[in-house]
Amino acid sequence: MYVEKKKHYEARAKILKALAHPSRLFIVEELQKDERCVCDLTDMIGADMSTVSKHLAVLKQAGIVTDDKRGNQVFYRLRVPCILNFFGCVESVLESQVKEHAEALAGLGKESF
Amino acid sequence: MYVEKKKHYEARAKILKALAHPSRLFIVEELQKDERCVCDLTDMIGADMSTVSKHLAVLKQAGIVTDDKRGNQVFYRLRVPCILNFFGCVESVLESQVKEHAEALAGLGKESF
DNA sequence: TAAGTACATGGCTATATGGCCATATAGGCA
DNA sequence: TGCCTATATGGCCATATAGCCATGTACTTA
Repeated sequence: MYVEKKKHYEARAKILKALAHPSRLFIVEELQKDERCVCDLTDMIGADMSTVSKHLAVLKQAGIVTDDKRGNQVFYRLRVPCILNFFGCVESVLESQVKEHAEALAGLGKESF
Repeated sequence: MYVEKKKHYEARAKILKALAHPSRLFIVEELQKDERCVCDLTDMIGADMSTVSKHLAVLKQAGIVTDDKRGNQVFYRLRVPCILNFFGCVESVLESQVKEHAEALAGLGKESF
């Protein structure tokens, strides 16, 4: 039953929620390449630094990234290397939507004449 | 740059957001086993049927499930089979948190005497 | 047709989120 | 020390979300 495993699902939902924002997805993809400081990410995203800093705090608190202060700057990197695989599935949801849409259009063509 | 790919990230974030709720994760895991009607899911989750119905609408609109009305009931099933793999990574985030915590405790033990 | 079952939707409230600006904190350098 | 840069935090507002209850819709069965 659900109630027994509720904690289980809540923990997982928290992580997904932390990922579920366009800017945070961008950050994760960037960090896949290499670590980045807040200023770099801020430039790339084009939002207020305070906003980016909060996004990073969300990712950090979810256990997705760690930070590392060096001098003046704070560098963030992924704590877990697998996030990429992770997106294979998201992609396939998107692809199946495209496919279905194409089929719907094809079907439309067939039926309309 | 981020701006150019913003649509891209928004589409993916939408899917993750749809998954980022304990009840919806539960639903997805249930549907991995087999299709389910709304009433079954409602019983299992123990919330109002209207609430469950709305969760299903969220999953459907994100392209994660489809529905199939048969007689009186509506059966939902996954549109994309891979969601399970998908969670391998979420798990590893959780595991790395546990591990780190354990290490922190071990370190604490070492340093405190 | 009438009544019952299974869902969906609208309305409402409480709470969370994202964004900016303003301000605080911390390190580097003169 | 004092100023500059990089980052974090608090305050605030607009919007989104989750939940329930009440109601609407569609199918079934009598």
